[in-house]
Amino acid sequence: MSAQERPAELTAERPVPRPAARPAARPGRRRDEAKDDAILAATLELLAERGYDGMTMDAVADRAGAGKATVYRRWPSKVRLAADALVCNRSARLSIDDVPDTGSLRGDLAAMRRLATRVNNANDDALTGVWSIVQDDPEVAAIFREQFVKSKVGLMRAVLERAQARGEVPAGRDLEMIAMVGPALLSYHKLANGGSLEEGFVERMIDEVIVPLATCAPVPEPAGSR
Amino acid sequence: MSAQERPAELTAERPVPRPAARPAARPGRRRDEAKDDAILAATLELLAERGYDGMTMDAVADRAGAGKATVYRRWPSKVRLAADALVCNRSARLSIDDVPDTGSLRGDLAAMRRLATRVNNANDDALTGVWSIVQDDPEVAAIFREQFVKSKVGLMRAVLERAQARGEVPAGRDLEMIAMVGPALLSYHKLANGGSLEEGFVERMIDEVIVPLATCAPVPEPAGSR
Amino acid sequence: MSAQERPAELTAERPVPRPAARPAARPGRRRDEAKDDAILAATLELLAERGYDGMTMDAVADRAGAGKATVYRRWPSKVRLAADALVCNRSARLSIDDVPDTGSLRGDLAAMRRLATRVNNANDDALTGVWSIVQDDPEVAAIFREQFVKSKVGLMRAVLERAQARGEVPAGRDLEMIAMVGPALLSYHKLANGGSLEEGFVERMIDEVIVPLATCAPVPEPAGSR
Amino acid sequence: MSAQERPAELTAERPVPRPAARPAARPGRRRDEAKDDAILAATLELLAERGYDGMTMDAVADRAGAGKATVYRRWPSKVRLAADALVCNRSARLSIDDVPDTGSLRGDLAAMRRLATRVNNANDDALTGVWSIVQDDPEVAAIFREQFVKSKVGLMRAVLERAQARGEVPAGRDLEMIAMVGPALLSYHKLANGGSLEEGFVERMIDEVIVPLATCAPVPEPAGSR
DNA sequence: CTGTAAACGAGACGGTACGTCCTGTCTTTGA
DNA sequence: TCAAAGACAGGACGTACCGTCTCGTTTACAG
Repeated sequence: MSAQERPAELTAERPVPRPAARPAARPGRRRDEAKDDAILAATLELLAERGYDGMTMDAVADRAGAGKATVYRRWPSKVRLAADALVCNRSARLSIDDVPDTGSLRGDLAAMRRLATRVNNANDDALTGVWSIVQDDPEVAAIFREQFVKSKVGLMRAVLERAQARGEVPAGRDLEMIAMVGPALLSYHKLANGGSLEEGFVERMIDEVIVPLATCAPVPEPAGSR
Repeated sequence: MSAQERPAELTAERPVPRPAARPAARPGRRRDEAKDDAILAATLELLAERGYDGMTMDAVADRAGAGKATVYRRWPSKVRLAADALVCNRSARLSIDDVPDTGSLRGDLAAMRRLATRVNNANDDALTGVWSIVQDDPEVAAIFREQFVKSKVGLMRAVLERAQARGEVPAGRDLEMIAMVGPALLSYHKLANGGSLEEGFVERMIDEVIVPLATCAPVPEPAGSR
Repeated sequence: MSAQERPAELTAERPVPRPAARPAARPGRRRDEAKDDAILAATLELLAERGYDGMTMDAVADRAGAGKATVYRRWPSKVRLAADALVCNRSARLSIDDVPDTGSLRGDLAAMRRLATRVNNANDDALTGVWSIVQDDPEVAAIFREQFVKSKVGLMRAVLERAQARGEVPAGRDLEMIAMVGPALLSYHKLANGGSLEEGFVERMIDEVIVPLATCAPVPEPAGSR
Repeated sequence: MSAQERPAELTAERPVPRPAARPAARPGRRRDEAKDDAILAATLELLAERGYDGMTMDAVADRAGAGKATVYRRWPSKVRLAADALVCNRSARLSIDDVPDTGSLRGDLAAMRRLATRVNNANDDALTGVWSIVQDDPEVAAIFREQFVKSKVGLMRAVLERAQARGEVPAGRDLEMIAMVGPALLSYHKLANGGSLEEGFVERMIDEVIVPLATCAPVPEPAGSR
């Protein structure tokens, strides 16, 4: 029932968010699509102001100028609404085409870092606030993983592949693994730091970890390996 | 109010977990110390079965065969109880002395991995479920960081330093950063995988990321480097 | 607003139920008069099946094959609809001319009872269910009193007057009061009985109360009266 | 479950309202019996001020200084609460012993009328407001019939029996039926009058209906009866 | 025959009450 | 004095219904 009932954001890949809608006309009043946005906006605001627990469904409805029924007609539960609000809000997603080819891996990473900062910093933090709650719902959890993990890793991997094509990265490296290192370190650092990002951390990470790891020659396996 | 009221786990450094308690006799019934364990066990079970939201205080008390008041006499809130349950349960902590010196970084890491598996696998997973909630409480958050981040990174760093002393790791590497890579990748992988650890992932991580990163020669900085 | 909007039943005396309507033509689609009946029928059914609370406006519209707007275009509220449904349905009203002159009060009453049974039994019962709700609306309440109280008492009074003309009932009796006794007992009995009418109750009432009361000689007032 | 859970008023005959209660002691906080009264009082007030629909459960809890859970722990639904409030409030119930023996039926009735006015006038009116709603619940309906119908009829019957013993009322009269006439007329009159009682109505009823009916000689059955 | 106005079925809307559940506190009885 | 049991205030959740409004379609008069 739900895949069609709910707004499409959480259930489809973004590129085609609403699949051309109902081809045949249905009777009855149309849903006010503007309400979706109003509700999501209200949700996001309240999430930021008061946290997940303070984000009351009544408050959401109220601030969105909607009735609770309207909210529940579109999202089946508070968790799903919060999840959708966070996912949808990741306004732009970076793709490899957004990252300029600077001619070096190090340059590309620096460029990427600048783009990413502009795009989705605040959201990542808000996300942490609902992460554990969102995990209860397996479907939502999958979407979240897609949105917040795989997309980052994918972008990083594309950058690495470009560097490999350029000859910077030797063949035979486990790019999948290496692509995870950046995002992983970033989020682990935030974990260890109470959510804040230390000045200069990203640069240090790029210079001390990612670039060396990607560009150094493969170490020969020890003879009697394991 | 709390430092004395609550079991010591969350408020003191582990070495002296329960401060020998009151030696002199007080009037009245003694606290049943066994109840602490029953409550923590119940908490952990429910956390695993139903997640943080499903872990009701009533259910905890019920399963522990205790009254709610008993629970609240020992822990000041649900969050703290959940936090304590997770922290306390990390029965043993590894130190560098527990990791045998196999003569190679790769061997040490493999040994460490075997030890760690025995010790604290299940718990790390349960942790993910309460992470964000636990963050609300700054004191708890600090303990958690200590327990789940710094201790891992510290151990890893010690292993790296041993390898450096052995001559495997070149001087001048940012060991702090490199030590984070292992734990970060592990937890990020679990995040991306819904909590489960893919077969062979750790080995791949050791061979493709940590060992190369630690042992390869530093790459020369590009000429016009920032 | 309403007198013209709504079907005429509740606002006009029955004899001219729908005042020949607008002779001049207006543009636009005509109201489907058949829908009135469908809606009233649905209302009555649901009232009987589920009571006033269970009689949802959505359910009424649904069962009548109508939209809610259609219902609300014709009746301004749920109460009024329920009221109308009950009132309109009292298909025929008995008048003194319908009651054959059997030559005795007792015979006339028996005849009347047979007629009344045919006419409006089920409805009286449904009525009880909305009585108190209907009271909120003063206009509706007035109609209801007219329909369900005065009409019965009026008929009974006519029968009593015929008996008085016949010489059965002594002059000087308070016919107004006596005429109320029958209807009052009937409805009170239903109240006390959960809506059902005990077998033989009407006959007993006629023989033990109405006839004796109407025909006996007036009792002499006690000497030092009040 | 419910008979014991709820306060006893609606489920037991008043004389032994709470059946000696729990003989053995149970652990746990006792129910605050004062809350019962506070809640019932709040209910009654709100019922009077705003009617049944306006009597919100939240408002009741609020005014009673209680939580909604406390209300719902004691009454299973709004209807039951309203019902109980009305029934319990009939502070005193008249019995035949309260009606002085004036030596004549007419005098007894006048005395009874004075007593009844003092005791339960307002309540009868409030009752009308919930009657139809209360009817949905068969158990409550039965209690209401008991309280508001049978008790009145019973008292009236006792007065008639006393008059019969005195010789005022001939043997062989259908006292059950005659006892209903008074209450029936009264409530029917209120029905027809929008709830208000016309000045002098009761006296007229006593003199023109009840006394004549009870004291007149039985009319001979017509020969060829029906 | 075409335009326009109204009524139609469907169903979304704002609002609001209901009854359930959970947290953290308080009270009672027993050990 | 502490324990178990459980009642308490408060407040959020998700459901249901009322009366209104908006769609896109159908009907019927007007020109």
